Amino acid sequence: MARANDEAAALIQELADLLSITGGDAFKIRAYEKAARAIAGHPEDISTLGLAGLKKIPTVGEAIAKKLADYNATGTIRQVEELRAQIPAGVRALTAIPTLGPRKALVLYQELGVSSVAELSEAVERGRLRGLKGFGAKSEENIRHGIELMRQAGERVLVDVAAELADGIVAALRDVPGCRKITHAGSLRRMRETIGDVDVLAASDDPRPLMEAFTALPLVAEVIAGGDKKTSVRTTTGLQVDLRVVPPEAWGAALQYFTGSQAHNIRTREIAFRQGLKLSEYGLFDSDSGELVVSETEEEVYERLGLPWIPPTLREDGGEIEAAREGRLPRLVTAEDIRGDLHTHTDLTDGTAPLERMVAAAADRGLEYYAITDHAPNLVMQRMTDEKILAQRERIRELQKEYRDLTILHGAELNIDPDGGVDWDADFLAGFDVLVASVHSHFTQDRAAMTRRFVTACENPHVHVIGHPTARGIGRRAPVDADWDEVFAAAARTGTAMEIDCFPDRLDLPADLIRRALRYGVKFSIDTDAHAVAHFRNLRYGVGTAQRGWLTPDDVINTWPLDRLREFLSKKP
DNA sequence: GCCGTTTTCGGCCCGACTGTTTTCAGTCG
Repeated sequence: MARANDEAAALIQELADLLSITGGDAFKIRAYEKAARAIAGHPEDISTLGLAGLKKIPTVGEAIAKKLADYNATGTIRQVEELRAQIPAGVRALTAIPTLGPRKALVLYQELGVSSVAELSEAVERGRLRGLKGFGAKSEENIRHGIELMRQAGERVLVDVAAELADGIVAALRDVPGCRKITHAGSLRRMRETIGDVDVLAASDDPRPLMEAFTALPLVAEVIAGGDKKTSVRTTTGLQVDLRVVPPEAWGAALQYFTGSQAHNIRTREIAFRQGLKLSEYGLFDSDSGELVVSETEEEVYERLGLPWIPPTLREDGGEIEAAREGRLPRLVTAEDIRGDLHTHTDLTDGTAPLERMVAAAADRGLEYYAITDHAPNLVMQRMTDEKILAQRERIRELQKEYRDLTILHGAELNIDPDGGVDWDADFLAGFDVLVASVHSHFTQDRAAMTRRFVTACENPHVHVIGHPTARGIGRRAPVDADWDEVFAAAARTGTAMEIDCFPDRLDLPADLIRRALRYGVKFSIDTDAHAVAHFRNLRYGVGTAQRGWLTPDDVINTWPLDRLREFLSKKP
């Protein structure tokens, strides 16, 4: 289901990871990592490419092209299989724990025989790490905390993993005979940031062909339960997928029911009950006579309950029922409203595609404006210089001549230092069209210091957007600690937008903080933070998060026409 | 393993931070 590019990139990345555990040449490892990113971000489907085409992917040379050809032919890469035989998969999984890298993972495996996160957890609790060279009390605590962080994400997957799986299943079953309608429901339809299991709903008078086609899909590892109304499977990646088939006339009620949330459904059923009605996945019924009232569309169900249709992203019993009753549901921002992207990278820093390709892809997306915001010099590893960024500005001005409907903005992603300062002096900063400022270091400052840091950044007249504000990595790194009320007040006061970073493992700001910021009158920017052309498709997750934060197009500066945006950018005190 | 206006070899992502050391290895962005 996943794109061949993603699967192949994952294999090359795995090759890099396994080599770093076995102690391979660091430059070779880095070459694999670079190539993995380039492959994932490559616009062409690699399964359609021959050796020559594969070598045209930047950072892919003779050797990696051959490995990709190997993947195209066999679905795997021989060298990866060989290394897997040496290093259990669980050892590689250990490196997902913060502060645990490949070297320490290898020590744990060789000295203690630890080859899974569960085994490591047990070893920690039994004090088996004590005395192990390189592991002290602090390491033990870090590992314990890191495992806890992973457990919080639990067995859930990031929204993009679930979305791509669901899209693939829907596409594979859509044309099965008798299938009238099919879509995903559940927490994925509500665009939760992580998904526990995938719900797919189909309408058909004859469920059998659908169920048979479903269990025959190549991604199915195990059929947990198989019936006429519901079939549950576990995929090869361990995720549970439920397919429910309902009669076409019950579509609306079923979609409403299986979309949830449970809390939202409890509220809607209560409303039905008070009106002498009964709401179930089969329809809205008269309590006394048992007669069907409505069931065909969600709109009818809500309407009969005296409510307008409520967008799935609001269905959390977070005030949407009251808002619906009082006619103050927001007109939520959609992907179609987005006119521009204010945070993107090129291969001048850590992006994988050159400026020209990113801009061309932005034009293909139909964007009206597009900002290039490569990393600034204080993120030392990116090796940015004044000369390089000014040369980029020249190239952008040249390139602009080739585009009539797309305005290319020149920006940068600044680093907010521990005191709230940023790269470059005011004169230099004034030369940019738009500036995003982000926290990339010193994540563990205490709340007071972190709050001051953000407030100072907001007060900088050249900073327009605070990038991925909490700096969290879902299941990977805790958000920074700040007094967000104070930060949002400062953002509103200074006309600084808060970013909603679309990366599925960031989704930052998170929805709850978006809603909190909204109360202060903060404006937002929904940015892909694209490091490759393929990252543009993450927009849907950022938009979903913005919807969960109740945002309208007016709240989001990159839905605005360019002149209004420019006014916002220039009006900082 | 990749790459090239420094081109077929010799560079390549550098520096800070953390924790465990007692002079540094591992991790991270």
